[in-house]
Amino acid sequence: MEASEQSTSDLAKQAIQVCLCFHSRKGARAITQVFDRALAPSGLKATQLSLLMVVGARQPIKIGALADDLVTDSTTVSRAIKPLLARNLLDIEQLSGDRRIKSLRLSSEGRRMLDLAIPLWQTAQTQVVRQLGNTMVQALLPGLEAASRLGPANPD
Amino acid sequence: MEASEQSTSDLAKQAIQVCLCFHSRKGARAITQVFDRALAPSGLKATQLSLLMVVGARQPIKIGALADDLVTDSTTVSRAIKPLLARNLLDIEQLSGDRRIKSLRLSSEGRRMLDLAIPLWQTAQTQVVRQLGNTMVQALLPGLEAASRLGPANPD
DNA sequence: CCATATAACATGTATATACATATTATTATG
DNA sequence: CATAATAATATGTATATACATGTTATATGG
Repeated sequence: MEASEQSTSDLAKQAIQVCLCFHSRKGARAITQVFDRALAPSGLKATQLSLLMVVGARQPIKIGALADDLVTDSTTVSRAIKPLLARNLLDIEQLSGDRRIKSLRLSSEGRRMLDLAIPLWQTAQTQVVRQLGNTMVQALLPGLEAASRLGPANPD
Repeated sequence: MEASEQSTSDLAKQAIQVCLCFHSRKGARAITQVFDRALAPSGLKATQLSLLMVVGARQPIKIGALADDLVTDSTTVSRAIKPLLARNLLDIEQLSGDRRIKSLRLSSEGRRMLDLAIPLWQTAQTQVVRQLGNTMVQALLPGLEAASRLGPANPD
């Protein structure tokens, strides 16, 4: 019983149902929307708060190390920090002897902003955890952690 | 034993470790990077292939329905289809009597592109599934599905 | 039927993201 | 030590994403 000769639409249906790229992005969009709305009073986007939190947790941190932590391109970090620098939430400085390297820290305004935003973050986090249930969250976080460690290819 | 009076950095460390927004986005970035690289020969981004697959699975589909399926803003869909329309991978048409509504379909070139891209997609999908392991994938997909159904707030 | 509210889609603006490439500084090599 | 290779960051360009707002068409109330 040959199952081949499938229509393009059937192939698409089967692929989209299991596509980890589609579903991870769709889930991330839905979650981000909840956080963005909760954070609106702070004037921060969810992505910006994440960046501030990582800097706060790891400061002083080099641009490149931040890119690694975020699993993002360093050119993305270069630009992502701009609105935060413009609002004086981050300090950028040459700490090392290597003059190519720039390090980031929370400014005092950045710390104040984090203190203000974290309660809003907690509201969103609690809301999502409650809606998903602890069991699902306990399954989701390790899966996402594992995904974020995906290598460039199959290291056979 | 008062645990309060925590430094901003400590708060940030604790929050970022469990933040569902941060981790969902970071995981989605990592996964998207794998798919984008596998799809490079097709000239499609992973997001564009997802859109083509959803249209292929549900055609003809209205812009608004597509936005709902993608858990994205309809203004995002308005723009996301532009590069695909420019490459003639999608047809857009007024099907219904309501002249506001536009419906999308795969064009014949869109079908050819899907047939060409799905094997590349399968390579990426298989790579990610193999690296994560079936158990993790079976945990991840339902979690992401649940996340994508997050409501606007707590519907108590 | 007309005025108004609402719905569907598009556009303005801002940020997020990545690849190709440029710039500058450091390291390695002959 | 001078030059070539490499590393860290920035910029050009394109797409992804969302909110505020605009446009046009349909629906609704009087």
